Amino acid sequence: MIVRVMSTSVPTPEPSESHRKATQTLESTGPAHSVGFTVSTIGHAVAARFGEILAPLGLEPREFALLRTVAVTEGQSQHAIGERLRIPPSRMVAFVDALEAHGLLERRHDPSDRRTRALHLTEGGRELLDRAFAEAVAHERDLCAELSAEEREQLLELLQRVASRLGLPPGVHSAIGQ
Amino acid sequence: MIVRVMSTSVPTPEPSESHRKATQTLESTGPAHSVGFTVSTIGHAVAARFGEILAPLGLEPREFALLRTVAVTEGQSQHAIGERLRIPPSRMVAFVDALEAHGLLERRHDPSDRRTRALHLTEGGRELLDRAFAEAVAHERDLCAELSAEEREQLLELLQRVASRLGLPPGVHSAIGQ
DNA sequence: TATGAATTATTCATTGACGAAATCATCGGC
DNA sequence: GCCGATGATTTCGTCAATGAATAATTCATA
Repeated sequence: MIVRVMSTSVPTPEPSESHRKATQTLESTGPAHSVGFTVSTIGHAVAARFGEILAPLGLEPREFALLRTVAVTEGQSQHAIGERLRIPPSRMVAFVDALEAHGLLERRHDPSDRRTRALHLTEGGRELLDRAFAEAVAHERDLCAELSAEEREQLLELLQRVASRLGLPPGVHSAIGQ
Repeated sequence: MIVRVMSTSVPTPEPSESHRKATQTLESTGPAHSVGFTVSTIGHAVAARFGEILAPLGLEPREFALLRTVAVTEGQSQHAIGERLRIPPSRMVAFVDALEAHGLLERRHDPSDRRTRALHLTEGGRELLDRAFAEAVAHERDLCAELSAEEREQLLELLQRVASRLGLPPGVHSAIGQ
């Protein structure tokens, strides 16, 4: 499939043996045999589907992430949470505005530092987060339907080794700040 | 970490046993133990890094994909290639404009149907694609640096089983049309 | 305690991407 | 030759992201 690309156009300085081999692998098998390609396509599709799953709840994936973070760090300042999720301040405003408008969380004035707004879940926010969390668990189970428990663990372990090459901060989704 | 979220807020109707177990898994281990979360974070990070790798060549990932597709289907109409990559017509125009402006491909009139524009790589386009392809291969090797050949194959196989749950068209990146 | 620098949240203007619909040229059937 | 269909392009409205300015408050320190 890609053979033609490479075979017709590999430039005159001949590549190293290992390079040639790796290239040939991709040549003969197409993008489906690239870990980078596969993981990024699947990752995008997973995120898209999760977005569809969350849509009926009126949540976007990143709002879910924000809500979840507020839940586990109850009372932190807007700034601190933005820092943690790598969301710039001016965008935090809009996100929190939206969630507050839907009655899911609230800004509270901190008496000791009246510049900051401490974020707290409302009862409704907690309930919605629970429902969304249940959806996420169901989604996870669906994704892994064709894997045994051991295979799932193994997949996670292999993915972690790929992740280690990318220097990803644990627990924070890389897409949330962009 | 997430324990508090669920333990404080799981609503009174108690969930099923299997639900409880799956939920507890995510609770106790955090998002890092979710295949969905992990694969989408890594996928995003991989795509972002690939973008950085391609940037010095003046290419974006989706332009790389477009160029590659033109290379393997040389002479196809703009419409056909857009269909294949699920890129709507009005966006194809802009993409092809940009690549044509950089002298990487050219529109040719088809004498038998003068509505269509057949896309062809230029010499420069072919050379740049080769260089980009070499970068992609190097990127792939870097990502898999901590995997043996067998582990890499196994990772791909496990990912394919996840992909099968998503109904992904083979060989086309799911992000390209959005 | 007064002053200025730093911090937090917010607003505003700009930019750019995206998609939908209108437009233009051309083809094929009748 | 006419008309609907098709491919390519243009135009335009919408929306999100970005970064710079603004306002309120705190902190350091003289």
